[in-house]
Amino acid sequence: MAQTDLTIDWVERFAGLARLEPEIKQTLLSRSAIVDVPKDTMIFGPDRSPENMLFLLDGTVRVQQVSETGHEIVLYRIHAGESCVLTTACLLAYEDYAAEGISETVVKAAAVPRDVFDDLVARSKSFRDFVFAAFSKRITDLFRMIDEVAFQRLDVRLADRLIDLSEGADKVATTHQKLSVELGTAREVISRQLQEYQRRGWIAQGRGSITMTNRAALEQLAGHVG
Amino acid sequence: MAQTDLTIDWVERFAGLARLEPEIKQTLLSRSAIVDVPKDTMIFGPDRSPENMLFLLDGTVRVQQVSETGHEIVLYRIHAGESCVLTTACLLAYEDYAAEGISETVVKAAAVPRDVFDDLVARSKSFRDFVFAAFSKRITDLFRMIDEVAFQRLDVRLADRLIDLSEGADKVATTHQKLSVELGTAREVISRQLQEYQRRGWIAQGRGSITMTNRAALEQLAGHVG
DNA sequence: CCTGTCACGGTGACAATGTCACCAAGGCCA
DNA sequence: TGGCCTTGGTGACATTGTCACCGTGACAGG
Repeated sequence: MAQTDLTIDWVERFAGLARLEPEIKQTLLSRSAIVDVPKDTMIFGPDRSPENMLFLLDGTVRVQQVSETGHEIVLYRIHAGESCVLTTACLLAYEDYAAEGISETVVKAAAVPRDVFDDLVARSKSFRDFVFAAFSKRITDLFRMIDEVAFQRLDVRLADRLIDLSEGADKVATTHQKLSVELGTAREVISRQLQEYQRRGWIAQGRGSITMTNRAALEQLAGHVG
Repeated sequence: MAQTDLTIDWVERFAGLARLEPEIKQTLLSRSAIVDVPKDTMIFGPDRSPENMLFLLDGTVRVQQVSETGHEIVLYRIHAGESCVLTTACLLAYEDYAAEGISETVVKAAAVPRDVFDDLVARSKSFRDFVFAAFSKRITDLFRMIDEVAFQRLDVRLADRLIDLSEGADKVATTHQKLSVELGTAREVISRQLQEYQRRGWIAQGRGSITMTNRAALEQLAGHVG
């Protein structure tokens, strides 16, 4: 199949950027660099401060946090068509930081240096709106996250996450360990819960994989009312 | 004692704004309005979208979230000398939202209309830096919050919160119910934990108040290593 | 002064989740 | 083949959340 070149006129691929003034688009295109990142690379982290703001053209980046206690939890993901505003801006301005961004796939992104970013914010109202909207979305996501961690039952959260991770497929390739990091809990807890799903006939388990045999039941539990 | 008028040249009271270009300061001062808010007023919330960005001159604002399940949790507080950038910007750009800001005391603030805010962001690099630094601080706080809710023991979190709320005094005027909202847990859990503190001789309880009789022990539990 | 009402806090039983220690099987490689 | 690591299972126990219910103090209105 013919693969579209993602790097040509990539600005058009971002919903919030389509209405930028032509000269702003031009600045973005001419003063950014296309970068390719291998899978499982730490893109930013405590000791790896980013000098660029990234616009993701392809792939996904997982942002997670490592606690002092050694516990880990996934905070959110950045998908193609989204930008790293939040985490980047954080790191630009602030130091002590426990979050890290890791490429989950091969990633292609447009890198905008911070001085260019600042210049664009100053010059374009549309760009400012894009930036603040991106911040806003992330922050509401974080609020939702806090709510879930504090108040949602684990069986509901796990069902929800399984459906998310499946991306429509029936089979999810992951381990109990990884799922426990997704939800910020312990592997044993995940194992127990998955056994319960299995007992009910909702899933089948293999080593390193989970097959959904009753997606509807999981969706109902997760509150995906349809 | 002679009370300084907070409303004259209030910009100087914000650490991050002191270095603003003079004409920017002037815009801030001339195009903002000083507002007074009574105690226990909802300043922003799901059905009360703010049209202004607030710079807090005096008092504190508590930002909390009400979950669909009816549970509540305190997200953070805005103190004098801080601004509402985060929540405001969110609400400006985004709709569905469960967080609300409530004045915990009488509050005096400078209100900057959103078009003035946008204009300042465009014109002043210092102001941009201030805004992004404020975002950044809030977001790292939220990350810390997620970490605590997910991984910290309740006895540690409660001790920490008690010390915070005491503001140096020995007596904290609050109820078990309010403390449970602070931590996003249930009143019974708070009651049990406070009884344990009491049993150890760390606190004494009255109706609607807690007196710390061994602050050092609480600080040690909270990890306030000194 | 009485009395109803409400906020505040206490309690016990039980469910859900987290922690710990340990085990077993599969896969990989020297 | 034998080690070694990853993955997952298990039981005992601690911590936290939920539910139902009770007693007491504060306070307003009669």
